Amino acid sequence: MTKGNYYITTAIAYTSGKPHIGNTYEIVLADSIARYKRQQGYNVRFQTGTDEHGQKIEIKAKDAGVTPKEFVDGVAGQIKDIWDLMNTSYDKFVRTTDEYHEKQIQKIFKKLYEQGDIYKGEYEGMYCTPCESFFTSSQLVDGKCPDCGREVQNAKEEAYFLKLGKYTQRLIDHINANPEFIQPESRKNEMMNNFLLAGLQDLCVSRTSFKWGIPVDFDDRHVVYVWIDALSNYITGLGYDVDGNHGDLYKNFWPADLHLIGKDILRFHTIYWPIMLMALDLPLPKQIFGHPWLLQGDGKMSKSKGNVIYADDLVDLFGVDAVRYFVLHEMPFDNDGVITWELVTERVNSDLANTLGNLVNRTISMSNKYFGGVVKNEGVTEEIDADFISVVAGTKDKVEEKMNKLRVADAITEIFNLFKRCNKYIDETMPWALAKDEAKQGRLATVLYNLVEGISIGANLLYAFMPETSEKILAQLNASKRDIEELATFGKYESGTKVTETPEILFARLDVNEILEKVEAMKAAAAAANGEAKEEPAEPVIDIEAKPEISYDDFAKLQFQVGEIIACEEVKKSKKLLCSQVKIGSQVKQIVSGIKGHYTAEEMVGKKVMVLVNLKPATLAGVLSEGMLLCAEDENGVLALMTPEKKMPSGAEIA
RNA sequence: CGCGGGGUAGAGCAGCACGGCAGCUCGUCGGGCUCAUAACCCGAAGGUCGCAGGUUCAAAUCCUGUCCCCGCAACCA
Repeated sequence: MTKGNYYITTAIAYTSGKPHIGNTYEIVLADSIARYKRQQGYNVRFQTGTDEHGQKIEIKAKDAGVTPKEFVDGVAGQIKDIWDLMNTSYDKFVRTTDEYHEKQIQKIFKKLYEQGDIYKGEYEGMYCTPCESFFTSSQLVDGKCPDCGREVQNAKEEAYFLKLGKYTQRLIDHINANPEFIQPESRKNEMMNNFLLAGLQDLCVSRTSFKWGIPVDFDDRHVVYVWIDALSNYITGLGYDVDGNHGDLYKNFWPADLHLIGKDILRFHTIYWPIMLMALDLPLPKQIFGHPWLLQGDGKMSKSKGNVIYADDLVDLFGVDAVRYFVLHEMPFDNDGVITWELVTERVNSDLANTLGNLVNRTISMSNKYFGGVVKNEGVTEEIDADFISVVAGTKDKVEEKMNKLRVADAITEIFNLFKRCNKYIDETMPWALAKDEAKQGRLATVLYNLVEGISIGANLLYAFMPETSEKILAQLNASKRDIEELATFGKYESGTKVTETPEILFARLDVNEILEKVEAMKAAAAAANGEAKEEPAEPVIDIEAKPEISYDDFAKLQFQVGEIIACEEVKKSKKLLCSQVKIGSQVKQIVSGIKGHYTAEEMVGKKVMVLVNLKPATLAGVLSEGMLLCAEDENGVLALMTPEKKMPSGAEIA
C-alpha cells in the first residue's frame, strides 16, 4: 500500500530568540506537505530542529547571565512549543547540541580534513562581528558590512577551509541535468549566474573567535563554523555515521526528497551542502525549495516598531487552524506574502466563517430539521446534480496537481472552490422549498446526502492543511477519514448515517475593531511585562569589539575640527549618500557621508559638526570626499551627528 | 555605486519563460433567498497593467529607455 519513503526537512531554526510568524510559516508549510504525502500513502519522515551554536548565542547567553547551553535549552523549548502549538507533525526534532550530532560533526570534519577537502589556512579581511562574516574590501559598501551596514574591522584569523573548486563542475552539471533540483526555478538562475559560474571562494568552516560550537577534535582552538554543523543535521538526524554504521532511518530515507528552506539560505543548500555531500560521497537531496518571506504589512517586522507578529499571539486570537490557513493560503509561490491583523481577520471571516463554517452549520441544521439528523441517499437525482458532483469529485485531482508542484496556496484554493460549489448547490436545489412539499422528501434527502458527501470529501482534502478543522467536520458529520485515492469517488458517505444534533460553530465571525483592540491590549501587556522585568528600563548600552591600544602620537595624527555645513545635496544615484560643503575655518571641503535616511539635505545645512579633516580623500559613488563627518551609531543603526555642545566657531580644533 | 524583488480595480494578489477579449479573493453597489454564523446565491460598477518609446495584424506579456517603491531579513548564522 505504501508508495515509498518520503523525507522532508525544514531548515533548523537558530536559537537566538523567540521565532515569529515568519519563521513559523516554514514549519507549517512543511507540515502540510508532510501530512499530504502521508495521506497519499507515503511513508513520511519529517524532520525539523534547532541550530544552537555560534557567537551570537554565546553573547546573548552572557547578556542573560546564563550558560550558552542553558540559553539554547530555553529557546529550543520555546521553539518546540510553538511548533507543537501549530500542530505540526514532525517525526524528529534535532538539536545541534545533541551528542550524536556533535560526534558525527567532528568525524565529518576530520574525514574531510584527512582526505584533503578541508585545509588549514588564514582568513584575512574585514570582519563584521554581528554578522560573523568576513568580507573582502571590494565587497564592502561605503566601507561597511554589506549585509548589515555596520562597521567592520580588519581582522585575521587562522581557519579551516572547505575546498569547493574540485566539485564545482560536477555541481553545475547536476543542476543542469536536474531542473527540479532548485525550486522555484527563478532562483536556480540566480545561484548559477551569481555564484557557480562566477567561481566559488573556498568556504571558511571553522572559527577561533568564539568557543560556543563543536570543537574540532584535532585542533582544539577551533570550533566548527555554522555550515558543516547545521547542514549536516539532515543526515545526522537520520543516524548517518561517517564510518558507515548507519541507522536504518538513514538507509531508508536518504537522500531527502525535499529540503524546505527560506530563500535567504538557498545558496548554502544548493551549493555548499551538495558539495559537502559530494565530498562525503553521498547522494544529493532531490529537491530544494526556497520559499518566500512573510512580510508585515506596514514594513519589515521589527521589535523597535513593536509590530512583530508571533504565532502564539495569532493563535490566541484566531485559533491554530485559522493561522495555518492564513499563512498557507496567503503565501504566493515565489513572491513574498503579507500579513496584517486586518488581513487575517478578513480571511477568517470570509473563507473560514462564511464559506466553510456556515456551510457545515447550515447543512447539519437542515439535516436535523428535516430528517432528524439522518442522512440517507434516496437516489432521487436531477440533472443539476451532475455538475455539482463532478466539481466535488474532481477536486482531488486538482489538489494533487497543485501539491505536486508545491503550490500549496493554490491547492487550498481548489478545496475552497469545492465548498463554494456546495453553497451554490444549496441555492440551486433550495432544500427549504422541497421541505414544504410532501412529494419531494426523496429529492430533499438526496440533496442533503449529496451535500454531506461533498463536505466530507472537502473536509478530507482539508486534512493536510487544517487537521483539527478537518477532524471536527468529519466528527460532526459522523463521516470517516479516507485515503486520498478514495476522494475522487462520490458517494462513499454511508447512507443512513446520523449527523450531530448540536453543530458546533467552527469559526466565529470576528470584528476587526475588536481584534485590533485586543492586539493593542496584548502589546500593552507585553510592554508592561517587559518594563517590570527590567525594573528600571536601563538605557541600552553597546559594547563593540576592542581595538588595539594606540599611542598618543597615533591619536595626534588625527586632525579633528568643527565644521559648518553650508550646503548639502543628495548624491544622485546613490542610496544613502549626502554630499555636504563643509566650512572649516576659511576653507570649504566637500564631504560625502552615508547618512541619507537619517538626515535630509535641508536638515544638514547650518549644522556645526565634528569633522575628521586630514583623512585621505576618496571617491564615493563618483563624488570626491575630502574628510569624514563623525557620527555615533546605536544598536539599530540609527546615526547621530556629533555636534559641539557649546557654540563653537567653524574651524575650532577638537582634541 | 552593488545585488535581489516589485509597480495590474479601493485592498491583497494571479497572469508574463510560450504575445491573442485583463482575471481571482475581499470590499462597494444592486438584486434574489431565508436552511444557516446579517451568513448563502446571482448581477453590476471600478483598471489607458508605473511612465515613454519600439517590434507586431495583435503587447500586461518581447525589446530599449526612464521614474518610483521595497528588501538585503525576521531581531540579525
